[in-house]
Amino acid sequence: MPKRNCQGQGWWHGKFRGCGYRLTAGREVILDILSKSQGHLSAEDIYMKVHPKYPNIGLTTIYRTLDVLSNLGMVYKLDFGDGRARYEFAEGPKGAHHHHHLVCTDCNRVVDYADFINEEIELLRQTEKGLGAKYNFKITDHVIQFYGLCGKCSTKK
Amino acid sequence: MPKRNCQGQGWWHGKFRGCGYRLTAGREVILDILSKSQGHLSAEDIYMKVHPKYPNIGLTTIYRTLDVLSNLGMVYKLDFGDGRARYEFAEGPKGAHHHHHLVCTDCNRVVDYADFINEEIELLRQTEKGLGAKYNFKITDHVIQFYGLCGKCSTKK
DNA sequence: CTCCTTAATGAAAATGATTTCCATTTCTAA
DNA sequence: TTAGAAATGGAAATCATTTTCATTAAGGAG
Repeated sequence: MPKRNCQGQGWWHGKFRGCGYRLTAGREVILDILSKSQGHLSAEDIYMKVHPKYPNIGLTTIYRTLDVLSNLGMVYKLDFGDGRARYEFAEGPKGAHHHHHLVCTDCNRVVDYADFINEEIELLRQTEKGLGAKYNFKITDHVIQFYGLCGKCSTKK
Repeated sequence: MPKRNCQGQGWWHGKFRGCGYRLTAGREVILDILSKSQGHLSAEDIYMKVHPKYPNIGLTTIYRTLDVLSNLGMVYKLDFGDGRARYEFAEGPKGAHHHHHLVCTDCNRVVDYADFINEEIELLRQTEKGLGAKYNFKITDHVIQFYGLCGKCSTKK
């Protein structure tokens, strides 16, 4: 079980090899699905999309591959608090993309928002710096999420 | 299984009765433990503290009680991404207290921070308002968490 | 104070996402 | 080609949380 830490080097092609991972058929398929899908897919969502074409790729491999991709920074692993992780293809090098979400606690719909992002990022940068110094933390990531009821769910009650 | 929504009324005593819940011995014990403990306890942590004195209170009851308390707004349910929920006694009415955290991804230590809180809260207020209007969401909660390595964990590597 | 309805309880079983095990297959570098 | 390391899939294991179900207890009515 390799535990390499190989983030922030080159990009995409050759990244696997460069980090000592093998770019297998299964991994390419999963990466392909992810790069073509919009939104946030669970491991099982991915399995469902992969299975019809490649029935010999098991759910275990999906999980393992997602773990590798996440380590490589090619995929973000997201937690919306409903007990199942979601994965999102990373369009560029880690850190370039901010993923802030608005989650409906009733239907689990997720909105990726980009509004207010600039102010947020600026505040985050400062806070991260300040907190890191004060509490001696090496901060690597953050989560900002708003929870509530979406239009449909709040009217249907 | 009652599903009452009874937040934001009176406070503490009489809250149970007022919402149609019974104030049982088990619930009082759990509430007592929570109010006296500093920090974030998991269901099992609470079970461990309760069990010596009240060995007849089962883990199931802990879970059920935490659910009720959380519904009543007397306890916050927190998710630090390690697959087990933590609970924190709510010192006052819901919304009065902001709980922002700094989490070590290695040892799971959690720092509650209050620095930068004012700027954060102000930005949150604006963002919440703006997002709620734009995406027609009734926003009720938010999560802000920073992840990284604490001093100990980043040096021991 | 006692009765009665209904909520609350505990133990054990079920759930469901994720991991681990292990025997087999596939790469890859020499 | 060939040995050694990685990757794989299926089944079994994990582990926090929930559900089931038969039993107990709370608390309002009388």
